[in-house]
Amino acid sequence: MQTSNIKELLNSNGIKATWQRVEILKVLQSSNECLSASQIHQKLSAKNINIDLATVYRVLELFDKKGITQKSVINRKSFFELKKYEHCHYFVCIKCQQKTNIVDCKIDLIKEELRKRNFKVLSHNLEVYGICNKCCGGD
Amino acid sequence: MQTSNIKELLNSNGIKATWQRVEILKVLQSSNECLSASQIHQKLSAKNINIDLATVYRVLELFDKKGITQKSVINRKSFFELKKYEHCHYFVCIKCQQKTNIVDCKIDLIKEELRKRNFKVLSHNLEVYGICNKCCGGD
DNA sequence: ATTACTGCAAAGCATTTGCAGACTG
DNA sequence: CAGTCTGCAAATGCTTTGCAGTAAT
Repeated sequence: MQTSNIKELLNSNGIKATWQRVEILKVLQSSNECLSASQIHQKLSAKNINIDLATVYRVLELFDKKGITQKSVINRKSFFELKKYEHCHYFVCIKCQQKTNIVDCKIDLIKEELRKRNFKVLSHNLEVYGICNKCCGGD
Repeated sequence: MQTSNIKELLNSNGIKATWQRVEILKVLQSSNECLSASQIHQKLSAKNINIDLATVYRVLELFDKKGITQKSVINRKSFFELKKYEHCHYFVCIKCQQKTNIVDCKIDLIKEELRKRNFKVLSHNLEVYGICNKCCGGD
């Protein structure tokens, strides 16, 4: 995606398009997995783009609040990715650390249970740990 | 429960019964909710029992490894409680911070899905945030 | 005596914050 | 110009670790 389109995307979400935000969004768009703030910071550094880590955190928090990214907390660390149509969480392999999507986390069933008790669910986080199919076989 | 019984409980789990471990276990037994390391530390202090916070962390880690406690990570903090028969997680009210059990987290359905794909689930964590029944009504 | 356990202090790590200067409209 | 955003540095909060002294078998 072109920088100009990215700027429009930001503006349409009520976000002022500073070059830092544009670059961070580019990194998110070019990644097919969720990234932590420091991973994003590293990817930027690799492109010789220097943005302070604190700025990366602030921008990601903004993106999240505006709904253009979705955050997952895994092992106490935040990971961000562009918000997709499907809601998702991750299975994390304790051997190779690879993350695999869990699309259906059954939260609707839990929500329904809680709604009956008059609890209103606003957000949730699910982490599943184990051994992935690749690491299951050999090793 | 008497101290002697607590010692037996520890020994039967292969844990040497130091007085610090006995006291920490007493706190866990007398609580009807999950506690963080620092909450346990505070409760001990209130009884004029001084155990270093680092020791509390080490003991809780040991209890967890030996399976006498179960840990929940909520907002990046660890909370411990004695392991119960029912598996559980928490709904946390974002207004009053109160935690409420979610007994059935539907992990078996997720496990089944993953097993079909040859992933082995070893552990998981679920956090659900929202507004509890008390805070929903009035406020 | 050997091994395990604790207290103390310091370090670690992800994240947040205060502030002054830079940028943007 | 007024308000926002950024870089820098320092602080935060929870947790972990190194080490030397203590306790227990």
